[in-house]
Amino acid sequence: MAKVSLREQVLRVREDAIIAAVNRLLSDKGYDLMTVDEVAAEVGIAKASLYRHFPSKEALAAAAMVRVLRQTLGVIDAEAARAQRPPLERLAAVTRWAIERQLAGEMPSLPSQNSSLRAVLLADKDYIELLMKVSDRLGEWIVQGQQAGEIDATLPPEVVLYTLFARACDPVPGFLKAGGQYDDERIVALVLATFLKGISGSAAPASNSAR
Amino acid sequence: MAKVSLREQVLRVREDAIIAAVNRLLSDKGYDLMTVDEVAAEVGIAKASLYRHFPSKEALAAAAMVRVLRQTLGVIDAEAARAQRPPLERLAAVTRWAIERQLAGEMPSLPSQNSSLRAVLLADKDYIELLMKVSDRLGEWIVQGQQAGEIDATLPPEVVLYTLFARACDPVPGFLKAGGQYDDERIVALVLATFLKGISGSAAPASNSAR
DNA sequence: GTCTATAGCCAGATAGAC
DNA sequence: GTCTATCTGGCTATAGAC
Repeated sequence: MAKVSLREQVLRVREDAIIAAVNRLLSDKGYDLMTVDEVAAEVGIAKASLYRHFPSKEALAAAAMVRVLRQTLGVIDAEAARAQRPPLERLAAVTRWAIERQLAGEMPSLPSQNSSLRAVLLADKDYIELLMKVSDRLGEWIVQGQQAGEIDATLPPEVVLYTLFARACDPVPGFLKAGGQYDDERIVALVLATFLKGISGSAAPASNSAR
Repeated sequence: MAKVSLREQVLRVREDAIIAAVNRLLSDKGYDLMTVDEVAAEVGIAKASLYRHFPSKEALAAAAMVRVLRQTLGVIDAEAARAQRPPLERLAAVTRWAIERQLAGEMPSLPSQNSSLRAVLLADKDYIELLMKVSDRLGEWIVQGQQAGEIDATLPPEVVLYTLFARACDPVPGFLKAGGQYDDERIVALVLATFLKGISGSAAPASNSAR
């Protein structure tokens, strides 16, 4: 089982380098503006060689998403290992990680509309499995937080989950960074605080939500 | 001054139809996936005719953005006309309008990264002027809300403003709609409530924001 | 001012030598 | 498996007839 040929190891390293490059470009320019030529140039190999490893541009993006989901799961596991932590704090830590990562230019984001890309993602077993796993793990904490009164129990758990996911592609940190008035730490604190207060357990202040 | 030739009126109507089509496609597929051929087909004219009205695809997108900013200003004016309304309710009403519009597939959204498009937008006097006007008007209400204690006074007003702007391209309503469990009205209520609570005046519940 | 037809370009994908 | 060179399709933009 542990027998892995040197050849395979080299392959793995190269593919890791490719995915890392895709990750950078994806978070920097987005899927549509990222070109396969750029990916090849960044890795330092020819485009044709790239296509030996991944069959399409969509597959490249999917691999980057799988990677980030794996890392997310790692963060979740680390958080789960810290005993006696209130669920809301665990969720806050994961969210903080996502925001920090986005600010650092290391969070790939995909257009939620590109249909061919969606098709590839939905067909990717690893991606789907990881996405469900992450959702389940976070979902548990959300429900626990609601039972403990830390999270607004009138919000469907999905809404909290999606709101958390959306922090990974929130444009607000980028705007604030572009403004140049705040350092990264402050930006993370502001965005995270707003998110946390938005899902918190107290009753909503504006009852009828102004029509 | 009021003398407008029939010819000009026809031109205006046609250009309105073009911008409306761009608006739909832009909110449906986004800028990169929208093709000029599609716009022409949707309007029912030839592509070359389109280019008689607008010099480039970027200009089409810019025109759509100017239009939506104008409409936003209209909503703001209408809200300002309602006397004795607390500033937070005014802000909530504008935000509600944006979310509803996005859910209806009528809110154009641009990639915040495409450089050539950014250049065209920044060079568009109408666009810049309207954007500043909208920001100023909303900014006033934000500051008033903070003074009245309705909005968290520890948040820089920009943060509140950007958070509000971000509701126009928030993926959460789309996710919830795709889930099929909630009708539009409920989705708007959930997202709006989360936003409002996020900026509300009470102290943040999670003091140290979980590291 | 509208059309048809096409130029020109660029990016994803591939062939074939080594 | 990696390279250079090329194909192919689709897109923005334009020429030129009417």
